[in-house]
Amino acid sequence: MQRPGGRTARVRTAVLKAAEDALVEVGFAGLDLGDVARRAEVGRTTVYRRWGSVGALLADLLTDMAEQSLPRARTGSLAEDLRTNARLVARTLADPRQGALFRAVLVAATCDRDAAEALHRFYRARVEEWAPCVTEAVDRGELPPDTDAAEVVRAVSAPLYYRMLTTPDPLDEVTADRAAATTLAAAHAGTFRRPVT
Amino acid sequence: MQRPGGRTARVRTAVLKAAEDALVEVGFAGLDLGDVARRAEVGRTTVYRRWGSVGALLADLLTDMAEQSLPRARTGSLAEDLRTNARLVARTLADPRQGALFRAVLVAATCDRDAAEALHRFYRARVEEWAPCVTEAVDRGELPPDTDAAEVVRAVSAPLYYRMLTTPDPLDEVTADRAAATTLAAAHAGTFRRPVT
DNA sequence: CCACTAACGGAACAGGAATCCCGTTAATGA
DNA sequence: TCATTAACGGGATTCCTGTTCCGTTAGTGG
Repeated sequence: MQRPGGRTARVRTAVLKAAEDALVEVGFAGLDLGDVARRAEVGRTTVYRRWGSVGALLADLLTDMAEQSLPRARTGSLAEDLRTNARLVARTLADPRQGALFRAVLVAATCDRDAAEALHRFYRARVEEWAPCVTEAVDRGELPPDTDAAEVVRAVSAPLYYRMLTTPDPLDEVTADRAAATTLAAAHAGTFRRPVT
Repeated sequence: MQRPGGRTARVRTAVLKAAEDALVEVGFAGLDLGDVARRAEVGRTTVYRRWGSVGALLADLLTDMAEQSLPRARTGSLAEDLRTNARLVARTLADPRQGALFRAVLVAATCDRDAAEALHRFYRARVEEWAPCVTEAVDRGELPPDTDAAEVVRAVSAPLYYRMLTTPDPLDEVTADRAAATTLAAAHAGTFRRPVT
């Protein structure tokens, strides 16, 4: 018999919140389930029993984040939509709290199977959310009909993540707008057309 | 008085090699300095004293990698150069040994200050190595004169890293070629021109 | 309202990583 | 060749993470 009500849910919320706080403060490497339990004012045993590993905890955290992520833009202009997306991603990654969270989860995904799967689900969902911006542009005749919408959406985010990971430079609006413009130009040039199989 | 000769250098080489092996086998999360010492047939104390942390060890490893990284292509054609670069990056990341190494170092950089600095130096050096491909194309009149060469080079790698981190899909040649083509199209369209300050 | 039991939590315990101590080895320079 | 000392290495020690045990709390269904 499962008991999702009351206490169980309260504990989960408190632990996920505490895990977020801990991540922001000490980062992924310094994350310790005992510390999370203390912050959540919950027994260590509970955290170890329900999640068992840092990876599993982050996977759960990511699932939670996926549920409350923002809907896509609907400006009616592909250029505008891509720029909105790029700025949203840049702002998210630049935010001390959210950025630390994303970095931690990316890291966890390279170490832990559960976290990796949760991460892949998260990004698949995000890409699917934004893909209509592209397919609608295709329908309007702005882009070639065999354009791979998912790849276009990914192309917007890629430079931002790459910059965050490999340089000490901040993620500003200029960078975001360039990512959007680059993707748009390439999409118009047809480089995102699905290769003939 | 420093003693770089003989034994010291031998120990460093053995430890770095052992660290690489360990990384490939157990990944970043499972890395344990004691295990590295055992593999290198070196005293645990030595490893803890000279490096002290996983981050510092990886930073040293990365410095070592930077020294023996490959020179850029010189095909005389920007399209060809970018494609060569993209394929090189894709092959490196897809390689079980090198790929694991890069992922581990990226991870370490998000946790450890030393590793982060070493990583930034590494990528700055790589970008500088390949930037001439772009500036020469600018000189030939293929691209706008105020094109930001470094950004063009980064744009080639970005989609590959993003794909590796956020999807379970393999990094194949199609992906690499698309990254190069996308960058080329955008560069021609002028999206990598330095914004007027 | 009560019996049942899923889920929690404190405390004791176990295992392993990081540190410290101190004797040994081998570069270095005269 | 020899004195000096940087650097190494084995072993004891400390500290901390994760597990286990078992009594307690509080959702759930009747």
